[in-house]
Amino acid sequence: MKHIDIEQRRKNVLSAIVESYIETAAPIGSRVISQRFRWSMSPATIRNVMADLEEMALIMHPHTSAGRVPTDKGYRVYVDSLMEPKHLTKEEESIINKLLMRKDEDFDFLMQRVSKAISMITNVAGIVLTPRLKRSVFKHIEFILLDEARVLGVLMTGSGLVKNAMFGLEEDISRSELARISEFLNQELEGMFLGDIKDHLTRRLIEHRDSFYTFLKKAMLIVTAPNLLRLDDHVYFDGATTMMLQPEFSDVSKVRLFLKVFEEKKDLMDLFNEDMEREGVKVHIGKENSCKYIQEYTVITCNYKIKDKTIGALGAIGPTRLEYGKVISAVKYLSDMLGKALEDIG
Amino acid sequence: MKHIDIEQRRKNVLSAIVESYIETAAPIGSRVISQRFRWSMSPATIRNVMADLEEMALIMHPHTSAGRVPTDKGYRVYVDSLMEPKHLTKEEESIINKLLMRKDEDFDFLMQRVSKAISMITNVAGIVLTPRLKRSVFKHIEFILLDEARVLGVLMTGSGLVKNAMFGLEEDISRSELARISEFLNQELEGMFLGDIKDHLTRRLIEHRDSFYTFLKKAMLIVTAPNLLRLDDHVYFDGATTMMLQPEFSDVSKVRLFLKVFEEKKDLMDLFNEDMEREGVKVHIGKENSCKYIQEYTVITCNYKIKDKTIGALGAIGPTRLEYGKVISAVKYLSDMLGKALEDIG
DNA sequence: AGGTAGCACTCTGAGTGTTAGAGTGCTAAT
DNA sequence: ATTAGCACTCTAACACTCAGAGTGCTACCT
Repeated sequence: MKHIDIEQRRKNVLSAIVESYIETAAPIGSRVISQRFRWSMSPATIRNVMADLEEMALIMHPHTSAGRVPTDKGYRVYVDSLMEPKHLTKEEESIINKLLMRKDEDFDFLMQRVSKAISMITNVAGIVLTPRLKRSVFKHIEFILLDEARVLGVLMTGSGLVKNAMFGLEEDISRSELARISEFLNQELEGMFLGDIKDHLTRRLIEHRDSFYTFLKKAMLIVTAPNLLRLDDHVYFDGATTMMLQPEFSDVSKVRLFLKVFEEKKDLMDLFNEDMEREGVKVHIGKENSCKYIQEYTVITCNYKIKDKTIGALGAIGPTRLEYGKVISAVKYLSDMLGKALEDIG
Repeated sequence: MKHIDIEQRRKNVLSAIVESYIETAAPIGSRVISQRFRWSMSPATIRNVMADLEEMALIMHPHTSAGRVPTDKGYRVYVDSLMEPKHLTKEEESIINKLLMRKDEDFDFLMQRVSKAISMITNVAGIVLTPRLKRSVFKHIEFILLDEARVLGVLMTGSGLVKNAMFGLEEDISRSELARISEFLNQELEGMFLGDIKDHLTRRLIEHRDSFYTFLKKAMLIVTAPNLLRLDDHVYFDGATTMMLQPEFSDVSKVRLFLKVFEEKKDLMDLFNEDMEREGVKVHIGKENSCKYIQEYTVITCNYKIKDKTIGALGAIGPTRLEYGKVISAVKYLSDMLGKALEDIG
């Protein structure tokens, strides 16, 4: 005792409160914390420290005679400067590896398995956004003439995503002309970002005022008319049931509200898309979220990359009372692995 | 009064009980029913009839002083012989038509919109199974050579479903050979059920022992190796949130149990697949379901067809206390419309 | 002066008792 | 055959009590 750094003690106590609360989901009293420190500080001392922490708005009282609960701000401090990352166990890593390393299946399945992996490891809901089309690299395009005026377009990106769209044409077109167009596009657009294609072709169109113009025009019409280039991000999602076992969902209205988040995926997608701009793991705790449906939850996101280029994001969502160390590690590891898996496909 | 057919009266009372209960979700007392019949029978009379119905296990008592609630058997009698179908309103039909008649979008979206339509009209969860691949008709196949040994296969069915799969090849293959193979397959398999393709090719293989054999063998290898022909039915699902507003979900454990049904989609898919064999709308009430998770719910399914051939199924699931007339009409109407929409695509 | 024991105080949640009301089943009267 | 009347049962809501958990404060200790 005597003259222990008071700042340090506050940190220790806050950590203890956060961790206990994450574990037990019940308000923490001074006795419990004192015991946690093997009675090196008496409950009364702890109470003094707690009063300070409450002053600082890091913890709060549900009511007079209850223990303390971390506030969002308390979690924030914990995450930013107190917590130490909790590495995944060998078994957990091998579960993930096993799930991701089956190359024979298609893209859709891969995404599903990743979201399942997140929820299995963390016990909260896992979320994976498909790679954003805009940021995907053009790999191959092909047009298949079904009958006189119906064409099936197939577009493949560098990340292995295959997108197809059917569309009708104003005027008939011959099989050979279609073939010439796709051959041209495949050469012309090689390695380009999908988001840049339209502009690129427009520019080319201006350059050429000769006989090539008609051909180019037709090619452009075909590649832009169908919604091949439309970005329709898809959200993969798993683990709602497991998460519902958490005590925070003992109230039905909470459950309903939470389900709404997933029915209206937009807010969540916006959040993920914003986060994609920044590197690494991002943590949004409770009220820090702008979308009010999510303000009782924490969202953890991470971008994933192919060849150092961010193309998508994945993450987890759960009650603010979640195992930050573990979820952060899991999300980080899985975004690395997903990137690698997609590189292999491409 | 005097000498009204007692059978008929029982039916009337049962109908009234079922309909009242569906409306209010609360046990129905004799007063309420008496009132419903404009006091043409006194509560006491109703009580006698009720006692009979209870004897027959068509209704039950939660406890001595509560009103009556229909049993599964009661619902069954109601659905089979008492209920009159409730037609969709013009507005409802036009909502559906609007949702389905946008041809420009892809298959995936169509399925999503149908499941959304079901849940919107009925207020219970809507479910749509993709057309079963086995029963789909071969329309077109195309192989795209990505690099030395990687090929992207694209298969299109008569119902507009496009399936793609990437796969590697043992030995290198030239672009022209690949083209010859797809050309051959497109001629050979035109209009055939996907489920029959493998057998058909095997039979052909036996016929030809000449130079054609090697080519055929290669074609077969290519078309069967990737999982283009693998049937992986997908379930589209919508409306969980809306349904959770029903009072039967005021208990959290009910919610959790129900969510489990959708996480483990298999049981539900089995049910739908079985039902697909039979024509028209099928109703499974409560304990009639073999899967115990569903035994507090009613599942209503209907097959949908292209050119008189059943290719898939859709339906709804909700508490046994659901608006049978309306849901049955909606499911029927939507299966007709989905069939038509798919025909248009094909 | 920081740490701690002691104590009065507060608030919750579980348990109990009471009561109004809804609904039944039976019986006797019509 | 129907129904009015009545005794009976069960629930859901409310009030009340009380033990226990936890606090904040103060006085005492080192």
